[in-house]
Amino acid sequence: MPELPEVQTVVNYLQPSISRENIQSLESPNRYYAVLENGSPLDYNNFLIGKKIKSVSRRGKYIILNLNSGYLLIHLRMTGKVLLEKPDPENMKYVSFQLNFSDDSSLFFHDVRKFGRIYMSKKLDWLENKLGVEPLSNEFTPNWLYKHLKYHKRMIKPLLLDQKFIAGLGNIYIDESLWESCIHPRTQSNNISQNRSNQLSCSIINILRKAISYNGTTIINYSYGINNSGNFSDKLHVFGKTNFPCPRCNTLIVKNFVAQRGTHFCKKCQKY
DNA sequence: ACGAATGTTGCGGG
DNA sequence: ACCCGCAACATTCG
Repeated sequence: MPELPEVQTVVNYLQPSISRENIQSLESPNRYYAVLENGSPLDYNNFLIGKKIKSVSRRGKYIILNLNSGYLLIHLRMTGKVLLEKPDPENMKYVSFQLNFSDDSSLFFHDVRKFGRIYMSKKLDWLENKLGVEPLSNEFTPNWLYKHLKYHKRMIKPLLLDQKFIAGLGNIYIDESLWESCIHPRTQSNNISQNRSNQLSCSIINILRKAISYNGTTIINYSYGINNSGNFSDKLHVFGKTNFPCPRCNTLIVKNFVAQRGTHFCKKCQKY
């Protein structure tokens, strides 16, 4: 269930290996056509056949296949995986989208829970309009964060989950960032001091960078390619550590629900 | 055995 | 503006 580092890991996996030949055909092996977010199978055919993938990139949690004309986007949501090798027969029932290239290679979109979606579009303006700042871009500075925390009056965790605020953060990396910067997940954003805000921006950047360098976090079912797992799970301090001692003060980590999401934190380090 | 939880997002309602 | 509850879906866990 991928966040920015996991999506970046998938992009890094696809970029050197995905076919640059013509798209010859597409299909939905399990006939789950709802995977096509904005058009009918015929629309996707008309848009894709004969086009080539030039490069692969990322914006927020979206994978962007840059075509010679237009874009094909993939959002993995909870359990989506992009594979360049054909899955086992028993796994084909989870493949809701398949692209076939003229060099006989294919791309498979495997998605157990079927929340993932494929988008086609000529331009990316709609994406820019729905996503906020990239946390690993030059635009995301300590001053940017402090200014925008002041501008909103929301609990910090739901604010950070909002993709229109910062694009790419999810439950794991938010819990980790708030722990590292000693901020309680329910703190009102406009009440966070400049000092804490600076620490938070620093934590977000460092944690995301480090997680990418470890190929992301594999807890239950995230992997990239057929079966490569990320190794950042060993580096987690609070996520999934309920009743384990806080690495900073030894107080037991608690799990509460904030914004309907399981939220892990240290009651002593992260004062409300 | 069955209800609850799972790393995501979008909607409607107050 | 912001928060909440719930929906999409399948599998695993207690």
